This record gives sequence, structure tokens and C-alpha cells, in this order.
Amino acid sequence: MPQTPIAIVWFRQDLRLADNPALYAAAGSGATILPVFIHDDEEAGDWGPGSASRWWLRKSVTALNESLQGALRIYRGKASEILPKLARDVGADAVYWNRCVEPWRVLRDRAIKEQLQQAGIRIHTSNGSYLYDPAEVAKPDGTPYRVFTPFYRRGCKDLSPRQPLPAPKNLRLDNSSHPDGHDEKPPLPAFPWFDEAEHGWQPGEQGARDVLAQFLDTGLERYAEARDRPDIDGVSRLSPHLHFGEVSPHQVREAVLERKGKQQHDAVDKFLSELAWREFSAHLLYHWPELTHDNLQKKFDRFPWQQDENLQQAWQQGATGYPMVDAGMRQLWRTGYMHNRVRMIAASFLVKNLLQDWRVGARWFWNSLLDADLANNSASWQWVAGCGADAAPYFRIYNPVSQGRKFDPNGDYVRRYVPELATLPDKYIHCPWEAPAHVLESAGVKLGEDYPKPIVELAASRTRALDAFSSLAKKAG
DNA sequence: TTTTGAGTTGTTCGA
DNA sequence: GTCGAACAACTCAAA
Repeated sequence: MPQTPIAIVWFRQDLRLADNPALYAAAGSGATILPVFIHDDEEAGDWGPGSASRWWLRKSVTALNESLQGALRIYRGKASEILPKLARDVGADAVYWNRCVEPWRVLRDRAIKEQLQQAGIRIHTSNGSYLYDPAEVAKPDGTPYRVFTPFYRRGCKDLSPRQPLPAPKNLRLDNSSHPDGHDEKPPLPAFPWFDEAEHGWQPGEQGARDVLAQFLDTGLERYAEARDRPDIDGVSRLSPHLHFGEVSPHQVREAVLERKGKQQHDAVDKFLSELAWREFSAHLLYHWPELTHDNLQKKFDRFPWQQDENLQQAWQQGATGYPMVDAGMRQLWRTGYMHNRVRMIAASFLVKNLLQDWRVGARWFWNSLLDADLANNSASWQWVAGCGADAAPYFRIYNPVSQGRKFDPNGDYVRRYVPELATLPDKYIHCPWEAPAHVLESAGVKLGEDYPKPIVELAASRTRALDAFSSLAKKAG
């Protein structure tokens, strides 16, 4: 038997040492720490990490292992088998982890907890990943919120997030050899074609710290106006770091609040409310696990989705003939990332103008986004489709041309990702089909050859979407 | 229980 | 070019 008790710390979406409540508690117990990560694709079912996420995850786990001086045991397989066996084999006294909201994890973790407890092992779980514990926020009558504003203004008001915890000092790590673990074989690289140098991401806790520092220095002050502009880098770019828990929302919140001077007041509030949307998505997924696949509003079960694989493929490939949509979809394919404003435009186009089921889009994003997050992705797609928690006005249908003119006024963003249109004048950069023949010719663009003609007509497809929505309103449908 | 006010992100039309 | 109004009906939150 070991001289000191052994505590397993099970890392999941909290790949950091600082402000990690599970790690902090385990270290504080005086036990020898045995850190573990498990690639559990089997129990994840349909929602294991997508292709792009795998690239990130692999790097981030490696970075975490380095911070832990190589002590991280990395396994591949069913956590419900690996963890109890490991706990038995090493004679663990306790197992620590931070809770997640993905339905498959909630179910799995509950079963593992019971199993371990029956074996006499102490389980210690924490809320490591959200400012407001999704299970704790509730209306006065005890039921969960379905609308953002009251959730944020009321539900979260009296719950004050914790101060970030320091990284534990003098971690007593288990250094014994462990031939059974340490499956270092990385998952297949997901996006073999994408150029790592191009996007400049650095997965891991240090990378997250750098991105946050950069945002505080140069991004925050203009965040309120710039966040909607894909042509200038006005967003925080924290999303993948937050998703994998390389930085906690508590750390981000605290850092941002420190900057809440007079000038940055609005920007800070705006940014914190964006962080709160992440909280709201987690709240929704926690309370409505069917969010990933069922319309939250049941009447949408009879929405007349079309199923057209040609249209879906054109959308996926960035070949719809609408530059703003195509630029976004190509940015996604090339870099594993898409600017938030463009996500809404591209998503709205698929769901409203093409009448394709939101689940088709959600699946594509899940697979292609480095920051794919089940709560954010599911909640946001339902929001765009109008079947989500809050009743979006039925008439909110984005026009990719007006959105382009408004948020990419010089066409810089389009030109970056749709280079075949690069020499087109600003006036036509968002609507090449309206350009006179001689303009197209001098820009060297043959519509239908170099760049597609629009696959649907905007006004007609908008009317069609409005009709589809009003068909839902009819009683007894 | 009933009632009232409100609901992230938009577009179009006509004055 | 700018600006305000219209665009369904519904659900949720809270009084």
C-alpha cells in the first residue's frame, strides 16, 4: 500500500492547472495525484470530438502532459471500464473531476460515480467550467429558464462566481511507471490539409493565456463595435480555449473586470454578456438534453424541411454564389474557424434560404469547428432556425448581401477567402451577379465558371421561408 | 389564476 | 439617402 493516499484527477474539458477546482481540491487533500485523460469516443456516441476538434484536443492534451511533467496517463476506450479498473489497480482513495453538461457525459459520469462509490472510493466533483452552475440557476418556482435576458439579469444575479484559484503549488505527482496507460498514439490528424501556420492557434494553457492577454491589450476596448466585423479581427478568439478548458470563464471574467474603467465600461459589459450566452447554452443543454437533436419548440416537428444534397454540398463547399456565405464556409473548411457574425449569416442561409434542416448544419459545424461545443452549437443552431428556446421573430432572415455590406464594407473578408473575386470592385463584391458584363470581364470573372451563379434567388427564397414559418402557426397542423 | 409586457444579433417598404 | 413602421402569433417570466 502507498504511504500517502492516492487521488485520481480525471481531466476532461478542463485542460489546465490554474483555476481547476478538481485539481486544486485533490492537491489540497495532501494525496499523491494521479492525473488521467481518457479518449472516450465509444461512450460519446454521435458526439465524440469532430475532425477539427481532434486536432486541437491532441495538442492540448500533450501540452497538459508537459505541464504535469509527463505524469498524465492517457487512455483510449470506455471511461466506465478504464477508470474503475485503474482506481482498483492503484488503490485510489478518491477520484476528482470537474462536471460537464454533455448529456452522454452526464449519464456516463453518474454511472461511474455510483460504481466507484460502491467500491468505497470517494468521489469529489466540482463546477469548473461555468460561472453559474447550470443546475443551480432556476426561476423562483424552481424550473429552468428558457429566455436569455431573465436568465442573465435575474437567475444569475445573486450567484457570484468564485475568484479564480491558483495553480496548486508543489503538486505531488505519481511518477510510478504505468505501462498500462500512456497510449500516446494520437488520433488521426483531422484536417491534414490545413496549414497550422495560417491560423496561428496555440492549443494549451499557455496559448490560452497569450490569447487572453492579447485580447485585453488590443481587443477589448473596441470589442463592442468590432466584434461584428469579420474583416477586422474584433473578437476575442477565446472560444476553443474556453471549450477545452485551457482557461476558465472565471479567469476571463476576472481579467476583463479589472479593465472596467470608464472607457471600457460598455465593452466589458458587452463581452461579459457574450460569456453569459455560453452559460445560457450550457443551462439549456443541461436541462434539455434533447437539445442536440430535437426541436425545442415541438411545432417545428412539422416544419417542411427540404432534403437536397446538392444544395447542402454547395453550402459546405462555399459554392452558393453568395460571397459572404461562401467566404465563411471556406474560412471554416480551411482554418477550422468562422467569425461569429458570419456563422449566423451562413447558418441562416442554409436553414431559411435553402430550407435545409438545422441538424445538417449543426453536424457540419460540429465536425469542422476547432471550437465545436455541444451546448453552444446545439443552442445556436436552434436559435438560428427559430425552433430554439426563445421565440425569434419569424421574419428574422438574414440577407447575405446587406449583411456583407454592413459588416464587411470593403469586401476585405470576402476577398481573403474568395480570391477569385478579389479584383471585383467594392460595389459588386457582395453581389457579383449584378455586375455589368464589362466589369466582370475586366475583373477576370466568368460567373458560372470561375465563381458560381447564385443557387437560389434571395427574394423568392425569403418568401418561401416566410410561408413555411406561417404554416406552423396554423392551429391543429 | 390571470394578465401584462417582453423577447441578441433583421429586412423591406414607403414616406 | 434616411427613417420609422410593419412584419404572426406565441411563449415565457413575473407581477
